[in-house]
Amino acid sequence: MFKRTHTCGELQKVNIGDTVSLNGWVNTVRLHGQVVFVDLRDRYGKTQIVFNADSFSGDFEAVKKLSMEDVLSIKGQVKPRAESAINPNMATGEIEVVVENYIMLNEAAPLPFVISDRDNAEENLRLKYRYLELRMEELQRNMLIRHETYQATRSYLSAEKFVEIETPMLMKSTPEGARDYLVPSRIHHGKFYALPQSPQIYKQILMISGYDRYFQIVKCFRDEDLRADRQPEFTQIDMELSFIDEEDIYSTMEGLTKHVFKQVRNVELSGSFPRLTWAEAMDTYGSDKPDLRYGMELKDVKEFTNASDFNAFKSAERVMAIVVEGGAKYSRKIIDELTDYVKKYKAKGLAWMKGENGGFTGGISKFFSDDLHQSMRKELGVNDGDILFMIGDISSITLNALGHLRVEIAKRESLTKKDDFKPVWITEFPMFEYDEEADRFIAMHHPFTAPREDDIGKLDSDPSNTLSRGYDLTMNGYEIAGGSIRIHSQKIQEKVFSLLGLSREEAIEKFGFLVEALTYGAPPHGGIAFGFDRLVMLLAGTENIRDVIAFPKTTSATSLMDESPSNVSLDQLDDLRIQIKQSEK
RNA sequence: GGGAUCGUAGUUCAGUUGGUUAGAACGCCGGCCUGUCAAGCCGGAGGUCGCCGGUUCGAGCCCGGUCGGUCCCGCCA
Repeated sequence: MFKRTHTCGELQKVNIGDTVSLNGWVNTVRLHGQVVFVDLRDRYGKTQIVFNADSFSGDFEAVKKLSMEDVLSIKGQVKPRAESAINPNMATGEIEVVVENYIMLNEAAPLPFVISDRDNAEENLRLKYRYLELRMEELQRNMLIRHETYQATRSYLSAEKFVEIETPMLMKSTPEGARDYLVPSRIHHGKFYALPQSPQIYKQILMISGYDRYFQIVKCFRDEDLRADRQPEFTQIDMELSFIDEEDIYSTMEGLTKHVFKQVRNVELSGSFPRLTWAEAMDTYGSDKPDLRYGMELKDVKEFTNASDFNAFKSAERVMAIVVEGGAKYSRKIIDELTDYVKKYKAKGLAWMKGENGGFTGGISKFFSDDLHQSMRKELGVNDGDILFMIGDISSITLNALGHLRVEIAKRESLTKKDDFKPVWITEFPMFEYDEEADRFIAMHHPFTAPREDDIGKLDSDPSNTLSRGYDLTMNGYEIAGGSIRIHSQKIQEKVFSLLGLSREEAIEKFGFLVEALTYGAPPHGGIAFGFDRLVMLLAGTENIRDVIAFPKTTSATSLMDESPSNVSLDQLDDLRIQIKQSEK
C-alpha cells in the first residue's frame, strides 16, 4: 500500500505538480478504451484519477477490469484539467491525478445494490448490508452530526462542572414503566439482571453521594414495540443536579441546547425558551409535545354547537375546532381521508364546514343559524376559503384526535421548514394517571417525581389533580428531554408509594437501595435526560431514528445484518439452567 | 395484541378483465471507444413472481394462511 499523502477530498490547484498517494474506494469507472477515469472516494470526498494507456506502464488490461467499490492505493501526479474538463460540482474538480502506479487492495464482489443513493434498495436489503449503506454520503453526514453532538455535549457539560460517571448496564429489574430486557445470571440460577431503561436510580444515588452535577451519554433499553422514532436500545444524555430548582434546570438545559445547535448546525436559538403548562399545551395544541412552527390552535366551540341544531355534539364533554386557512379546497375524498385519520384516535367522526360568501357552507353548516355563522367567523377567525374542522367527545379523545389532525394537516400543507427549530418547555404535568385495568394510580413520570409544593396537600384530598414538578423539553413536535425535581423527603416518598399501591417493604424490594439511601442525607435534587437520537434526528433533519444510528434494528427488534436475536447452544442454556418452553398452540 | 401497506431479474420498478414465451432501466459479463464525470454505442446472461395451500381448463393477478420490511393504534414510569 502507498501510505496516503492526502485524502480524496483535499487536492486543489495548489497541489498541481505534486506526486501524491491516495487510498479509497472506486466510486465510478468511466472506461474510454485507452483512457480510464475513476472517481476515488473516501469519507472526505472524491478525486478523479486517470489511467492513460500512453503514460501508464503497468497492465492496462487489468485497469479495464476495475469495478465499483474496489479498494485502491494509487500513486501519481496532480495535473490541472483542461478548461472544458473542469467539474464545478466537485470540490476537487479543477484537478485530477494521473496514475503512475496502483495496488488493488481489495477487489469488491458484485454488489447487492449500487452505492449512490438510498432509494436504490429497499430498507431490508440496506439493513442486511448496513456496512455498504454506511458508505453513502447521507449516512456519513448523519454519523458526523452525531459525533459533533457528542463532542458539543461533553465539552459544554464538563465546562459547567458536570462529572461524567458510568453506571452499571447489569442492574436490578424494576417494575413500573417499560418492559425490561433481562439477562440471566449463570452464578445465581433462576435470577436475572435487567438492562437499564435509564440510570434513574443510580443517578439519584450519586446525588446522595455528593456528586452534585452528574452526566452520562448512555445506552438505555426498553423492550416495547417500536416506531419510526423508537429503537429498543437508544441513547440518552442523562443528567442530575443537586441543590437546584426548576429554574436552574431550565437555564442550564437551555444553555446546553443552544450550545449544541450552535456548534453542530450553526443555528442560534435566541432568548429563553417559551413554557407551556401541560394543561395549556393540551388545550391549545392537543399534544404534550406541540409543534410551534405553525399556529392552527385548537378553539373551544362548545357554546356554538350547543346553540345550534346539531345534536351529536350536545352530550359531548368537549367540542373543539381548528381552522385550516385555505382548507375550503379540500374535496370530499380528502375530508374522508382526514375522517379516517381521526378515527385512529378514537374520534367518532370529523365535522366540518367551509367559509364561503361571508358565511358557512357544506358539512354541518345547515344546523347553524346565520347569526351563529357570523359570530363563529368573527370569534374563530374564519375567512372565505377556510375550512373549520370540529370534533366532540370526552375531553381526552377530542384533544388528542384534533391535536393529531393539526399535525397531519400541517404535513399535508407543508407548513414546516426543516431549519426552523421551536423549543418549548412543558411543565406542571399531573402526578398520576389512573390505570383502569389495574384499578390504581400509576406515576405519569416516575415514582420519585416530586409534587408541586402547593399540591402536597392534594396527595391526600385529591390525588388525581395533583400536579408534579416534572418537565419536558419539546421541539418541533418531538419530546427531546424529560425529567423532574425528585422527592427528597422520605415522608412524601412513602405517601407517593402508598398512592401507587406500594407498601414500604414492597418499595424497598422493588426500588432497592434508593429508598433506604434517601434516609441518609439526600440533598434536594432533580434531573433530566435528553433523547440523544431524537436530538440528532432534529439536527440531521430526518424523521427516522434508523438514519442516525449506525447499526439499528427493525421494527420487530431484529438486526438483519448480524441476525440477532438468534438461537444459542444447549450448553449455553444448560449453564444458565434455562429450558425453552414450546410455544403454545 | 390490532390495523394499513409492500414483497416480480443482482437492484429499482412495470405487468391490462385470470389466457401463448413475465418486460424496462440500472448493475453484471463480452466487444468497440483517448477527455469522461449518471460517459456513449453494440451484444449477452440473468426469474421457485417471498413461502404454503385453495378456487379455476388455466393464477404474478382471485381467496385463505404464513414469513419478512415499513407506517400507525395499543404499549413506551
